[in-house]
Amino acid sequence: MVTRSARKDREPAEQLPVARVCVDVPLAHLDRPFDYLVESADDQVARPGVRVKVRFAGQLVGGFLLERVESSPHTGKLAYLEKIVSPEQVLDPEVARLARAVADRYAGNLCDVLRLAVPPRHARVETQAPKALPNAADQEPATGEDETELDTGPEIESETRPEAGREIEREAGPETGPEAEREAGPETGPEAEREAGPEIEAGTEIELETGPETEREIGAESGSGRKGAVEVAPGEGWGAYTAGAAFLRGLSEGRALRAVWGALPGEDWARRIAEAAAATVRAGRGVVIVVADARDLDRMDRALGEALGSGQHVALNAALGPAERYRRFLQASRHQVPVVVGTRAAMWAPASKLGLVVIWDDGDDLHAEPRSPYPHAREVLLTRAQLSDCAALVAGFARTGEAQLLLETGWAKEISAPRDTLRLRSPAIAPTGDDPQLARDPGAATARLPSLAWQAARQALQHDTPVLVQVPRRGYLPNTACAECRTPARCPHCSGSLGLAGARDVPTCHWCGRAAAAYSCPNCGSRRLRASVTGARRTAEELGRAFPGATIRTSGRDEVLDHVPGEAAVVVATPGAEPTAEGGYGAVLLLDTWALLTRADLRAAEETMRRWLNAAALARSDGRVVVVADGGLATVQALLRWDPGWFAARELAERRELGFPPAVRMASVTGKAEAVAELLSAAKLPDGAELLGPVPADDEQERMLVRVNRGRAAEMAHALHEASGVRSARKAALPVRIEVDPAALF
DNA sequence: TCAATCCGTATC
DNA sequence: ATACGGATTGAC
Repeated sequence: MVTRSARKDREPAEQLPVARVCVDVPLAHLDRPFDYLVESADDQVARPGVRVKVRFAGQLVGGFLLERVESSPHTGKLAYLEKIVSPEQVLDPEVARLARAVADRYAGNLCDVLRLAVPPRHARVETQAPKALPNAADQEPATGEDETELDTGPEIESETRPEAGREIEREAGPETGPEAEREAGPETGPEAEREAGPEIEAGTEIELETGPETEREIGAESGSGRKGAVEVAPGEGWGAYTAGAAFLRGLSEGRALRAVWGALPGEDWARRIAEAAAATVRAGRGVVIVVADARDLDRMDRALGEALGSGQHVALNAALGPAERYRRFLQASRHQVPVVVGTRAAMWAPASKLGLVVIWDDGDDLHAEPRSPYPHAREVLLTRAQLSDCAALVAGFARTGEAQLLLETGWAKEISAPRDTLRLRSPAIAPTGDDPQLARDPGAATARLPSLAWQAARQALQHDTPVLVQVPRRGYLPNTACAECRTPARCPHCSGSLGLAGARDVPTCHWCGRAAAAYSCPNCGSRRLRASVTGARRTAEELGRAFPGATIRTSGRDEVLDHVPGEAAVVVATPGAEPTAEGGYGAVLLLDTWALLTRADLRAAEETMRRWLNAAALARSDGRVVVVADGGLATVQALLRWDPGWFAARELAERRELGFPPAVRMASVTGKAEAVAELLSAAKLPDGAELLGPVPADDEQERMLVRVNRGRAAEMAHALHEASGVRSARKAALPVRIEVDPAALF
């Protein structure tokens, strides 16, 4: 114990003797930096971003050194930093700013967010891993032969109209978004949030033309042979999309373009994203890509290897052990690679001169972090793009309400394919019509497979192509819908969904608890309701029996297949576990759709659409997709036309009407009744905040929802955080869980 | 009048 | 958790 035994002899550093530290204490009232003195011996290592140990209220706690300053406003005596854990600057200043903004948005603590953002240290790895080259980050990225060949085919005059690049900058550049101010002080509380991240005033919605108009806005093909310019062949790759080539060009010029990309069916999306990454790297900037699961990550990882060559990217996988995880994190942190790809946690990856953030399939619920303060990868990445003034790409086959909002407010621009391209690339998609439960085919071995589906599958098998059968998993919440027209039953008062506790019960709102005795369907006027839980258990094997002699494969929770060969086989998969097929599926069958469409979830329709599109996208362009549902339903219509944009606009409009996110901001407060009441009474909620509930939750707890318009979102989060600060300062024993943008609303 | 003790609150 | 300050108590 030689180190600090000579306590009396400690002298503060000459320059910037004060260190501002975020202590690892998850109490809301302590969510601010604390100042410590830096001992002169530590002067060189006590740099921003290092892990430290400090004495805090008598205890030794961990923390991050946020910054070095000349003096402290603290009137009392400052303690010294007890220890610099390591000189490794694991908390990048850009990430620190982001973390603060995210903590504010989600009414959470900075230290909680930092626990998500910075992986646990692994001392051995730190010393073993190669040290950073002084300028590894700034090296000129490789160009030429080992880059993806974007310029395929002969020189053809681009089809995108040659409008000035200036136009793009004005329209899509960050300076004209609803948040014109780029300097969003991350610690300035409520005001900051409206600027950081795509917080958009409800009143500022701008109608934008889609389709050809967008082309003029982002679409700009200069045609110049400028150095670093990206050439994209028309009709291929990004060239198949209106504004696609221009987006890529913008990235290669280092511009902060923001786009929502709807991928064509059959698209090699990972390759497209890898090309976008390569273009950004060419501009000398870094890239962060987030995908939902390990399968998508593998695919993205391979695509990046092909597009960038070796040593240009690192994959951060949740499944990695602590050592490997930290090793790869350090590669990013030390700026040894310009591109980072990974699942959720990769959204925090440090990058040198961040140029682009990408999220693939942002509707996947795996993008929602389950640990406090429950941030969503899309929101984190968009906030990051906003704060760091870099490009953003929100991508998927489907489009979420949130992505639609980005387009409607003008924060981002649309990248999608023109209708004729879509027609060429789409499989034939057809509904079986009417109630799936009743659609039975005498020729099929199981009575549950409608004939159209069965025929499409048979045909595909005869052509020696695989068939994908998507079957949702069971276990959705009991809920009600109109017995006549199947419109989900909603509470007339607050638009929560109506549930039936028992068969003879009066339908009761899942949100506000009000009974809706006089309920009648707003669509058809019927007063009869039916429970919409699915009773039928249908295993994959059972379904496979419809095709005697065919090879049956399953892919689901227990065992997920990555890829199947391009030969006759029936592949039964649950949503999200669909393997890709060599050359694409000859037929894709979407079954048990009733269960999906009537789920007691605000996002039921959106989620259904997403699952269908993700499965249908795996079909060959000359293949067939059969959805076992009524073709009159809007969700089905959107699928048939492959129009996720239309669907998302419709969804968003409906949510505006009902007062649902993302048209409004909601937060849930869950805990014992008295604790919830205590917190809410302490919260100085903004004007116009609505309280919904209480509704019972698990474990004798209850849940309240707070609803405000988007312009008040930051104030609401601030108020809730402050209120939990009052409680934590009082050592309130009963825990309360605050969730902004709760994953499930009821 | 002063020390011992209790309680609430801040934690640098 | 622990440390500290202010209030309270009780003995001289």
